[in-house]
Order: sequence, then structure tokens, then C-alpha cells
Amino acid sequence: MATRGNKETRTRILDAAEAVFSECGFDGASIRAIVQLAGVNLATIYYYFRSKEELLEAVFHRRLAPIKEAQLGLLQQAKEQYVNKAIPVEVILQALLKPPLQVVMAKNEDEQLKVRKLLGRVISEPSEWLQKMLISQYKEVRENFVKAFQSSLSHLPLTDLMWRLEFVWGGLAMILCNPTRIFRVTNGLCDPRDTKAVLDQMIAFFAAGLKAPAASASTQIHE
Amino acid sequence: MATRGNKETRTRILDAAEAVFSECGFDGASIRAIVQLAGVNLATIYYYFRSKEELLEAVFHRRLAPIKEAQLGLLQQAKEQYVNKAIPVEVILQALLKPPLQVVMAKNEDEQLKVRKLLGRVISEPSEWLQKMLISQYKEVRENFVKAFQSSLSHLPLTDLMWRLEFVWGGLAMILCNPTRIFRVTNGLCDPRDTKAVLDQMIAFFAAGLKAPAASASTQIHE
DNA sequence: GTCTATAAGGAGATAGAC
DNA sequence: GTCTATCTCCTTATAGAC
Repeated sequence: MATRGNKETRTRILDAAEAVFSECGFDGASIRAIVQLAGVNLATIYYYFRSKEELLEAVFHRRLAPIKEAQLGLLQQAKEQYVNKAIPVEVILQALLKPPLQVVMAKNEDEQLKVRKLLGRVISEPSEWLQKMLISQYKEVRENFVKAFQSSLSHLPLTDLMWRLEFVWGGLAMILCNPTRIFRVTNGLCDPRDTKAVLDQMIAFFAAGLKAPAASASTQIHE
Repeated sequence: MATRGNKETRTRILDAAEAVFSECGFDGASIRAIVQLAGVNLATIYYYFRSKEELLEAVFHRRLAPIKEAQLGLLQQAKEQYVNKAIPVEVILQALLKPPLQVVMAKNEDEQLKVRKLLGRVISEPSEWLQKMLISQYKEVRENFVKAFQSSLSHLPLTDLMWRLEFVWGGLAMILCNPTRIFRVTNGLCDPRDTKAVLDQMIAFFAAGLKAPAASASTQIHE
């Protein structure tokens, strides 16, 4: 039945799955809720996707791909702007954090928040296969940013850098998938929908953290 | 059947539920998996707890209570040590972060990691009722730490402080519930089981972030 | 307090007609 | 490509015997 709406069936399924996954999480989501929202038959979903896992993988990939591209693009821009100089940590952070926050190609604020939640859930969820999916899809971009930070923070032992990047992911994921909490706790003082404010806050906080003196000297070679 | 083990049934259920919840999350966990691990009958669980939600609430409360106590105790110690002086941000952070990382009363490393995951999952999971439970159980302690940070960071607008504390929760939650990721990504270089190392890394990073100049001046009153 | 039995429904996934 | 019908299993939760 293609009477309602002009989107292709596959796209309608992806949109519905995205909404349900981001709202309920992977385990909390059900195929039946997705087909209901998409307005398609239960069996249809298995015509386009082999399983629930493959569906989430497709949903996630569709959103992550343009974000990765934007991150690498901004990083490349920075490299060209600071050729032969160290890129400021703030600039690397901007390249890393802006794309997942503003969500490239989001048509409106609701869609932006929906995608943010999806990203946040995938980053936070510790389940084995989800983490493997995330790492395999994001490995290349991750390595690029690690190298950039290493160049700009050459004094910092790798151990410390890796810990600190994990804290960055954590802080980002928290804002992405739990936007209502800080809004409520602060009675609206902090509003995650204000992308510029979030970004400024994150960059100020994370840049200072990254530039702090090392906590460990264990992997430093010299001296 | 009380033949196996000396623990009371209720405690055995709580232990089993803790293990399953921390491993599978709330939606991923099933009562049947819990009773099987606990070695009790399915109906028994409903004799002690009214529902799955109430069970998780009890599991969580049992662990959070001593952690809250330890946090407030350490904060009180700091206040007595720095009477009439500003408590260093590092000391407040230590009081906040040490108890959930070392997990008061944990009998061994496995139990410690299990409880960490449980805490991390509850902090991360954005589901409505879980967030309400967390906020209601933790409100008092949270407010105490906000006040302490405000005293020691009196120049910082409240907005900025609240954002930054959210980043701290996020970083903490990431390490708590996803300890294997950083271990794998760094080939064992960063090991979350080394509580002292994690704590040192967190304090160095978060303290520098908290002490950074404000990103916004919107809520500052003077000038 | 603990058991058996069962209600009542939801889950993922597939076969086969159209 | 989309439908109906169904398989098989699992889910939370309860009633009532012991």
C-alpha cells in the first residue's frame, strides 16, 4: 500500500525505526511498534531488513555517515588553516562536537533531537554487538582525531589522552541522549536545544580538561 | 527451598537481579533470568517485590545508600579541614567520585565492576521513570555538592556550573558502565579496574574543566 | 514462604498466497 | 513488494494449593 505519503517504503521504515529506537532503546523497541508507526505490514520489514539488529545498523549508519563526513571535513579545514602550526585544541573539539550536535541535514528541531538521542544511545549502550558496530563504523574517524589531538597536545602521554577522550565521549553522550534531565534540574536554565550554548560550554570545559597537566607520567619516554 | 547457601531469599534475589540488570540493562533483563540465577521460584520474586520496577528500585537503593553516605562523609571531612577557606575543587571531586568508583563495601573486584555497571546504567538510561527515581533518590546529595562547588568556584555563573556537572556525570557514567571499551581500544593501556588511575585521571581532567573561564556571562549579575 | 499451574499477551521471524 | 496467517518462544504477573 503506497497510498499514504510519497516516501519509499524503506525510508518510511528507517524513519519510524529511528524514532522508536531513540525513544525506547534497542531492547525496549519492538518491531511491531516500528511497523505501526511506519504504517507498513509486519512482514514488510523483513523484506527490507534481515533482522532487528540489521535494521538498527542501517538506521544508525544512515545518520552517522554524514556526521563522519562533516567531522573529517572540518578537521581538514583546520589542518589547511593551521598548516605547519599546531591546531588549537578548541578548533579540533569544534570539528569533533559540532556535527553530532547540530546533526547535519536535520530538517527541524524535532528531528535533530531524535537523531541526537539515537547517537547518544549507541555511544552509551555497553552491549557487546552494539559497541562492536560503533567501533567498526567509527574507527577511521576516531583515529584521525586522536592523531590531531596528539599533535596539538604533544606533551600529553597517550594514556592520559585516551582517558580524557573517553570523558569527552561520555559528556557528549549524556547531553545527546538525556537532554530533558539538565533542562528540568535547572528549571530551564540550561537548554540542550540551544546548540551554540551547548557547543560553547563543551568546548570551554573539554579544552581546559585536555590541556591540563598530565595525571600520569607512566608512558612518557623522556626523563 | 533454603538448602543451598545461607543467604536469605530476599538477598539472593537482590544479588541476582543486580547481576542481570547490570549486564543486560532494565529492558534487556528478564525476571526469569533473575530467578534462575538466584535459584528461586518465579513466583517467589513477586512475594518479595511487587513488580520488576520495584525490584530494580530496591537493587539500586541498596547500593546507592552507602555511596551517598560516603560522599557526604568525605564532603563533610573536607569542610572541617578547610573551615573558613574554599575547599579545593580537586577535593570536592574526590569526595564525589571516589565512592562510586571504589564502591563501598564491595567484597571483591567482580562485585565492584558489577555495581559500577549498575550505577552507570541508571545514570545513562534516559527512560522517564528511571530518571525520576534517580533524581528523587539523589537530590539531596546532588544539592550539597552543587553548593560546595559554588563556594569554591564563586566566579562561575550557575549556568556554566550546571553544564559542567552534567559533563562530569557523563564522563563518570561512561567509565562506570562501559569499562571494556577503553580497555580494548587502548589495548590495555587504560584499565578501568585500576581505581586509583581512573580517579587521578578524572580529577585532573574535571578539575581543569571546572576551573576554566566561563563560556557564558549571561547569568552573571555584576557588570 | 514456597510451590505448580496458568493466564494473557508480546516478542522476533517465516511461509506462502497474491 | 505486500499481504495474511502462523510458528515458536518468551514476557510479566497472578491464583491458589501446600
